[in-house]
Amino acid sequence: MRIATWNVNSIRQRLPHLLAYLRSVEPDVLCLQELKCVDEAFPRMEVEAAGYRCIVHGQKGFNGVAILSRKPMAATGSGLPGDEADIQARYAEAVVQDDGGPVRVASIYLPNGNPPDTDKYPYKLGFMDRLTQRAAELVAAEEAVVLAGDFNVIPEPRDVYDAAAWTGDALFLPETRRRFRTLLNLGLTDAIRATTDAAGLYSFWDYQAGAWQRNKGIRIDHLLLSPRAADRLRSATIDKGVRGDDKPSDHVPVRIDLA
DNA sequence: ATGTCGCATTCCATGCGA
Repeated sequence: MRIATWNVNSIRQRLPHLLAYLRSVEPDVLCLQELKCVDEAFPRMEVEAAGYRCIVHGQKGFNGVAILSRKPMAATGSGLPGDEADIQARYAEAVVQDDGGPVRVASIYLPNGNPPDTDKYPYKLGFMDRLTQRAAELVAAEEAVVLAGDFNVIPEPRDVYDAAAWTGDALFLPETRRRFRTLLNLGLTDAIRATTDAAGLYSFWDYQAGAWQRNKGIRIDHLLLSPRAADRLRSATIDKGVRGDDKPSDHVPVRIDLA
């Protein structure tokens, strides 16, 4: 079973890229972030014509997440529990049926949090606390769970081209990374880190200042696996090449194969 | 290089978010 995640930075701008990815990589499940459109504007017909069911949690202008699946899928909730006042569309969850057993998949667009001296940063930390609470429930249920998405977290110095340049950024602050470790300490496995210790594996390159050409990237898109899912992990891959396409997203897909 | 995108609106120019 192949599960991928991709922050597309506007689904309407990236529809040709998305359809090409579905054709060439053939993921069973694809989690999308930053749709930047309302539900009604999501290109559902085109995606269904490619063979995928869609769960869409959109929002006008910003945010927005979706889960696409070519296997049977049941929605289990949109919006991250724990804060009734949070109206930002950053979380969708579903259970996908697979021959290897059902897998619960979440598509996550974790808040950026910059600048850290504004209320954006405590919102990010609160979101991470709520995500940890939700993940704890799912791990306790001993399900196969894959938390996939743009976490806006650089876990370690080896995940950034120049750690010093990111000191003080909300993606790399100690409090951010501490909470990410708390999440992992529930027993979750970072799929890429289960397969390689290599430095310099990135999933995002800024549009500005020739970041792609200079390989000034960061690794912030992750797939975190519960023990039941980690036991089925066969490989993890970053589809770096699409960053070189015409009119690309600033993020590339990351994917895993599960038995 | 403060270097790019994509969205929205007071709409063809600017502010915001990233």
